[in-house]
Amino acid sequence: MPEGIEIELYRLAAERAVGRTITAVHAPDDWFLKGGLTARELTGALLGQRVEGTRRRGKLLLLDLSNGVHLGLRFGMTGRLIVDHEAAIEYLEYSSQRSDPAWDRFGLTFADGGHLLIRDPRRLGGVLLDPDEDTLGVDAFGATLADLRRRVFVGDVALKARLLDQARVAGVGNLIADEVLWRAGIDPARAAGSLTDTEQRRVHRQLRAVLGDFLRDGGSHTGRLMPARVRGGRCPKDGAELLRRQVGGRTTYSCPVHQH
DNA sequence: CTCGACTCCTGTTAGC
DNA sequence: TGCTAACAGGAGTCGA
Repeated sequence: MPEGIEIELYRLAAERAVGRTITAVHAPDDWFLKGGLTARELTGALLGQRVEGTRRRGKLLLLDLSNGVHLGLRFGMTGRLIVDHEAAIEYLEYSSQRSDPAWDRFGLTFADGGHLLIRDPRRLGGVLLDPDEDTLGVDAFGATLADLRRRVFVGDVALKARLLDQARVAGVGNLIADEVLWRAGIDPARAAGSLTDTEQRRVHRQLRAVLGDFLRDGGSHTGRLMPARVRGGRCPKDGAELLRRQVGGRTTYSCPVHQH
């Protein structure tokens, strides 16, 4: 599903919108407009504006417009970004592999006839006007060990819940979290503040490694743990049957043998 | 402020 | 074959 990795790939695709002028806004689904936003208000803010640049913070994609408006796009777990009829990512874990125009929840048309649109079967994404970006923590791609020590490795809450907390570190989703802790050999249910210095370094190093690998390989579904994330799946490292449970409210797979 | 529980969304899939 | 219920997880809300 779209985690920080996928949103970064979406951002790269959205770069093609930079310099183009919005001539039509497609907002057929009020549910998809967040923060009390109406289709009329949104259209008024976007029409005639040029896209000046793209940014990403965690799982939030931002289009900066010529009138100073920041358009925020969220993709939930099933949202795709399509630019000029080309999907930024073809395969999306947990989403439908079909692509139905009926799932178009939001779209922009540019003066040259091109389009940018969100196709989201489950409607878990959304569109925001000038979102408060400060509710998101430091972006996972740039998070230093010091950042993690200050924001993640604290308290009695399960470490995985901390990693998924977007206000602390933004961009880590369920698959990234499981992969990082599996590689680092840390039990996801461990209290976030209980890690030794060495363990903290391992988690930070593996977070950077996982983000790099996933970006290179094209998505958060490309992890080494991923094929084993099924009931009865076995650890690719040592063959032990993986533990399946809820941690931080999310389905969590971990190895009872090498994750402590 | 913190934190767990709950809720929302709907296509897919497992099971009867 | 056709139906139902469970499942997936990002994000917001609520109450202790």
